Amino acid sequence: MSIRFVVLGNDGAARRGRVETPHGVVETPVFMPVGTQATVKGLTPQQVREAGAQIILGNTYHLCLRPGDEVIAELGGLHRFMAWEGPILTDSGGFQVYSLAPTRKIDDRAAVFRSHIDGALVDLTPERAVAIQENLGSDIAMCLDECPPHGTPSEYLRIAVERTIRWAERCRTAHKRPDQALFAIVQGGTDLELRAHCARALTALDFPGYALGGFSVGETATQMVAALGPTAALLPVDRPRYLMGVGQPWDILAGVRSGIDMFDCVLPTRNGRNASAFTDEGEVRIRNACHKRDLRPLESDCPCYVCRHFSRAYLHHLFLAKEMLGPTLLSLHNVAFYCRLLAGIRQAIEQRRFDEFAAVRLARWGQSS
RNA sequence: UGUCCCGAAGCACAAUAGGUUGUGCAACCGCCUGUUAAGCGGAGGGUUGCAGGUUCGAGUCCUGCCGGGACAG
Repeated sequence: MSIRFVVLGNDGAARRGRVETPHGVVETPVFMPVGTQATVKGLTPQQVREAGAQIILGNTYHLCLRPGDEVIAELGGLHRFMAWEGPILTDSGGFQVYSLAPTRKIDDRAAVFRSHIDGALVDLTPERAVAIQENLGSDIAMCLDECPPHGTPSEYLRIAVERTIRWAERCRTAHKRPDQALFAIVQGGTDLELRAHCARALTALDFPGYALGGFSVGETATQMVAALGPTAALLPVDRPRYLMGVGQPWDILAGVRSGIDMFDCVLPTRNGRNASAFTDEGEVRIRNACHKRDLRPLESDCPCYVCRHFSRAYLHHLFLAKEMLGPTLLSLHNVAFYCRLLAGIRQAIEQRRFDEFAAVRLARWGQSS
């Protein structure tokens, strides 16, 4: 097997673990910054690393369109191409089945898209999704799945789940690369029966890791949290569990409490570019006029480069002046914030004080429950 | 000094033969969950330079003044 996963300790359902990959070790629970187009937007790999990131994401759909997965393979693979030496997980394009819905058609054979770049047809079969990710050379690849939006009628939700299971099997059959792990994705929306069915079927196929997909697609946080624990509990304890696309800091606490090991989300980078900074006191919208003369850093006790060097007033100025350094610095802080949050979570689990750790933070964010 | 043109939101400007003023940007506020997103949305903000007149009704027409500009002397 191309990765090795060990659970180092537990605190309730929360797990403290370690994933060993060909490009390095990942301590879990972990947050993975999103680098869709072979870049964590706005940050150099060195900055991403210094922010505390252990592993980052890339995207099948975006990279196969541009520059092309074969081009990247020819140039030595994704790690070398983007100069990120650590582990990489690539998403399969399954999320684009959801987000590019207006221009796609899905049947058992494939998901067919219109390229958002030039309108060309993109024919994404499970086999092609695997081949692309093998060309990219990521450490962890994801099966192609179908991710229906919240509110999808249960008849169709079942169809999507069955298709996701069949596609997972085809992905596993197609997958050959020995230095890459292929994870399967559990779908089923907020329907616990469907989730259980999907989890059981995928577990029977024996993947090295499992993801929970189809969350944060329009359901309420309460609905999501209610489905997390029961679904995670059905997955093998000796395989990493990855909650895709989630989420807000409090969502991550809920995920960890449910036994999730890996998270990714665009929020720290997207919100950073859009002038919103994550802090222990909640989000700081740095464009707001109240920061015009604010000499404080984003967070007084944050050890990140941004908080050690720049005032809120300066960051405020950068955004009003539309300087590109503003998005960069807020992205840097936000990634560091998420990584520091997960480091705190790991330590809390080791000390068997996760609930206490979570309660303090939820209270600060006004999410106490 | 004379003739002509122009004065409308912080700024730049729209406003059909007179019919209760709009747009962009700025400023202000909010949103963003496996990135089609350095993006999207919302609200505020004007006695239309001043004073008269014509008219049922004037940003719009008439007179005067103030301010800016062009040309001529």
